[in-house]
Amino acid sequence: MTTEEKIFEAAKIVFQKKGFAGARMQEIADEAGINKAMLHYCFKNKQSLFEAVFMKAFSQLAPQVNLIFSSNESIFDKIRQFTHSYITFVNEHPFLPQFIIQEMNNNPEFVIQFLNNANRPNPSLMIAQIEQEIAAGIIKPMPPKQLLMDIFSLTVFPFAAQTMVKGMFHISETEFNQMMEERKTSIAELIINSIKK
Amino acid sequence: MTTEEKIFEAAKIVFQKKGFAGARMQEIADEAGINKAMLHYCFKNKQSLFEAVFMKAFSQLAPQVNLIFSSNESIFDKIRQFTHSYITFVNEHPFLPQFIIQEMNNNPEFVIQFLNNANRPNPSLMIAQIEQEIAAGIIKPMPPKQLLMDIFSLTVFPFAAQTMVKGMFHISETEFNQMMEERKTSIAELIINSIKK
DNA sequence: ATCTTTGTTAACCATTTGGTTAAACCGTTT
DNA sequence: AAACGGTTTAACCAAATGGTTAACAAAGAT
Repeated sequence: MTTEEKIFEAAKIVFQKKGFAGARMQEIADEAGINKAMLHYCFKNKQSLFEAVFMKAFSQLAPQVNLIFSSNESIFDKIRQFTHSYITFVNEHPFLPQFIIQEMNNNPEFVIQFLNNANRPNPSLMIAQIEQEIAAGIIKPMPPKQLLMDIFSLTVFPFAAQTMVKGMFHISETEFNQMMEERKTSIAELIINSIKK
Repeated sequence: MTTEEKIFEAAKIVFQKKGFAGARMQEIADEAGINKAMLHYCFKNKQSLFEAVFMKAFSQLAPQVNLIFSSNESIFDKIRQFTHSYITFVNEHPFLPQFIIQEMNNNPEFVIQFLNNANRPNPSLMIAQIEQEIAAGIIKPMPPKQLLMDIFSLTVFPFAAQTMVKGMFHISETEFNQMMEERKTSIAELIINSIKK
């Protein structure tokens, strides 16, 4: 692993745990096992190191969403695939959702940047399809954005609010993972049941 | 409004926007229109000012949850009431959920503190009731925690991920509020439909 | 009137933190 | 082996930031 990679991985860990404002360059250096000056040798400054980490994180997550939203399946299958593959992916990157949501809330200017990103999550195709299937009488009439919001909420929230959820329900890491495993299918069935005619 | 109240309100605004690490004492002082030294005169330090704000926020939100979870209604009515009153409440405090979730993720030690809080959100009664109603054949068998997770997800997520949601769907503040208005009832019906036999 | 308490401020201080510099290290080229 | 280029470090710096101090004002209390 090159030094640059070591820094990047360390930055990922620290930024995801502490957020941009809470992260310390020294801590990242320690985590990477190198001198602080190396950070500035490899990446211009804190901001650009952060942007690298954030954009990488985002561009890992966004295609996951788009791949499925843009596929040719029926709505039902899209929903099944999305919940399943999203939860599978996030299980291996458990801090991504909360990290992205947090930093977007903290500096909303970022939202503009990511909206210009080529592979941003683009719900418009999916929205069009929902409208079609409603018109075709396959699913019940409902605002497409609400349906998408439901899907995202059920899938993403448990990860975004992980710490609180675990605390409130008194569940361990393992139990949490088990619950998420169940949700891979249960969410899709919940949604599908509610929209199919 | 006393100076202490002015500081508190200012701190609420700044902490909720920037988080603990991102908030600056000077900014809070400016927002309150007083000298920075007053902050330390009225509150010991940043940490204790933050704790005051956080605990107040939390103890506003938690009873909202408990009030309904501990009432004597049927599960169906509880769900209807919860989604409705939670969204109504959060509409007037739109930053509370993301603030609480963020700070809990950033310093999980807080979770322990809030778990010892008297009026913490306590789902155990609700879980017991769900189990009863399943046994009585009123609702379909399902893990009670999953049901609660579904309710929370659908209700809280749109607020927690506000900035991203607005950006992704290209919706304005007004449109967002309108969607949340719809969700006051649509979420409950979605859930109820999926669990009633 | 004056003493005391409480509220408020400007100026100051110590530490932390992001960032820089100049020198050392080390493999490659000549 | 000497010169060179990229890599790495220890030491340093300036700005930001949380927190303190000492003086001052205002309002009661004696």
